[in-house]
Amino acid sequence: MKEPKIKNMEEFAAVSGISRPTLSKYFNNPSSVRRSTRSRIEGALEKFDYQPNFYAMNQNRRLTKNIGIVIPYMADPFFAEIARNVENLVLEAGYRPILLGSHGDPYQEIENLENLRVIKPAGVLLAPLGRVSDPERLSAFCADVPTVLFDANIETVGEAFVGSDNNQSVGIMVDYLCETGEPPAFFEMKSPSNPNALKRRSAYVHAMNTLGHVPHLIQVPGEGWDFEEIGFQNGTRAISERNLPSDTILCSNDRLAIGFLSAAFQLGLRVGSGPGNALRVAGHDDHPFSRYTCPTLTTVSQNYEAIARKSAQTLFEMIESDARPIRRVETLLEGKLIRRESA
Amino acid sequence: MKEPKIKNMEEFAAVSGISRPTLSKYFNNPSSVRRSTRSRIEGALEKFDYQPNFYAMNQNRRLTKNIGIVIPYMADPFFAEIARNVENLVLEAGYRPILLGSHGDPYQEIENLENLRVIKPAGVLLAPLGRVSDPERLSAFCADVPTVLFDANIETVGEAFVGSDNNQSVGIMVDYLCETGEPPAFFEMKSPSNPNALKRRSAYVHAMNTLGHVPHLIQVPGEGWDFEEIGFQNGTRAISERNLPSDTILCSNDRLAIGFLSAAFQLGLRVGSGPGNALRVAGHDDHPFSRYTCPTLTTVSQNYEAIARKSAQTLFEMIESDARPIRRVETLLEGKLIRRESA
DNA sequence: ATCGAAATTTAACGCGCGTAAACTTTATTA
DNA sequence: TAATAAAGTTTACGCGCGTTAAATTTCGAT
Repeated sequence: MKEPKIKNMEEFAAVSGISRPTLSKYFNNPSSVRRSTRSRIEGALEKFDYQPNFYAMNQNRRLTKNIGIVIPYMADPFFAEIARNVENLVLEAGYRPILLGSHGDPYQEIENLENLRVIKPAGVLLAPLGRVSDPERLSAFCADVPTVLFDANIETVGEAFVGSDNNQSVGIMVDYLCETGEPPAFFEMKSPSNPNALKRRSAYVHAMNTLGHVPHLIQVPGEGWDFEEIGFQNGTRAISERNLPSDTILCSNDRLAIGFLSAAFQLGLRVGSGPGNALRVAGHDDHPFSRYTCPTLTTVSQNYEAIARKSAQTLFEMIESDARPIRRVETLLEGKLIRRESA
Repeated sequence: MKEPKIKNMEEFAAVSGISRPTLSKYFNNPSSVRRSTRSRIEGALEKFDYQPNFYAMNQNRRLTKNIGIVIPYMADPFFAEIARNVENLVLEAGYRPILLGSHGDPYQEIENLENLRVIKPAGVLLAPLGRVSDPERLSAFCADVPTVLFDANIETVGEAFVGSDNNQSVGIMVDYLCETGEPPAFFEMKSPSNPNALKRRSAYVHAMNTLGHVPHLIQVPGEGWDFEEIGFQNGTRAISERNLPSDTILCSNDRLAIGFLSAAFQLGLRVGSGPGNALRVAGHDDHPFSRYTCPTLTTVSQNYEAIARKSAQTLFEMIESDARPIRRVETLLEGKLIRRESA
């Protein structure tokens, strides 16, 4: 359909009858030219097969249209989902998303940022690994490139943070569990790599104290991102040693809960909220798989979509105003209780 | 530590005492210069902070060092895992991976390829959506860019294909199930989007016939990539209507099986291989979550690592020899039976 | 019809690096 | 040690587009 292939902007200027600088302006920002010329250009674009050379285009631009998205773990459907949301928003806003996963490795995280640096991105949306991240090198990067953190907060890094309000989300879960049964014990990793885990721990303690209950932390060993396995191994141990301080277990996240549920099942424990059940188990995050666990997992959903939207929007504003915020802003979004069968 | 920031290759040539064309050669391929000069350059690189401009570098190169990786669904841990393997291999080979997910959408798939085209990649590793893919547009892309398909085969697309041998993998599973209990019925989507599903269907039929059993296909409706939900909904229906033709169900993939297991659990059916179980369920793929289902899922593992390695290697050979293979080569890798508790 | 602001055109330079050709230096072999 | 190949240096041009400044056109409002 589109007959002739045009090799550069000069040539496209010739066939379209528009001067090259105007074309350059158009490709940089279509709405920066007069409506009539815009439609002439777009008419020509229909007839002729031309795309500006990506490399030549970005070479002299002070700011590219690229936006880096870095997430800690691509194989975790939770992050994959949130990344998908962010990606779409970036595209819609006319930028070019570049998605990078850190595979749970702080070295890879820095590597990702260094790789982004060479493509001179307009900005970066970063969900950091957390405790294991190298805050100095992260900060060094953020000094050069406008960066918005999401999901996991590192106070000293980036111009803004968007995440969920663990105090609120853990709070409603503790409230719910206490209302409907025994006060929960909190099942978590002893030294979690994710800062949210620490927030959730203290949110749990606080909520329990508020309700006049004694908090019980079940802190299990384990490093890395294989949460299901950690939940499974330590769940198996805790259950078979019969040293659970409560019949209600609130797990620090859904992936731990998935492992814990698997352990309970294998040990023949009935999990659920009704009578005849030995245990109640709840999670946190509304992981895509949490609706298919046995029993289905009661959890609290993070608002993926809102987190994605708010963080993208914050970054766009920074880029378009070409100004960093005076002080670092943190936005915390509320979670929603998802009642299922496990608690 | 690295004191002065060098702004271009000219300047780096000055401070390093190496001529610019030689530097250019080095950055294009470090082993193309003499060992002694290479170490001089790398010595200077330690002292001075210089990276070639990504855009200027690629502008005039006939072939960039970029390799596109396109997978159908980023939020599926199976693909995320295989993508991670491929990514690492691409990096190790000195190329720059660019990972793109198609979100189950054929339009997005084409979009991804078009986006890759503008960055002039040296090659592309493509796991296509399958039946819903647009084969003509895919082929059009492959005509311009060396492309190796993996996971899902479309016979008319790409120079090579690497995937798993569904005949073999389904075969060993059917053999195993028949040896240890009732011959299985095959649970699958009626019109699956993935070509592997069709291969598995016929592999099942063939294996059953070979063993002298009557094959039973349970073909359920449903479109898209929400396999767990489809498995759950239709599993619930099939079980509660009591029209399962066998007490052994072989699911076309693990994600369907995960949904099916969830349905069985909710309906109070005991699943497993031992006595006292009403049902046996098996899957296919060794999905990362299949070890945490209730009960754990008996399945057949695809050799992620081998598929990644073989497809990457095939592409590298094409790129480095600058030649397309005479005829399309297909490599099928064997799966391994993973015995767990569900069957 | 007139005027001024806004948009476009013309002309020209620069970006950082790829690449080619001719020449010079270094390493290898006899 | 001389001959020869291999590697590096000099010089110079080109890639495709960003960008600027001055000249010109277009457009809406008077």
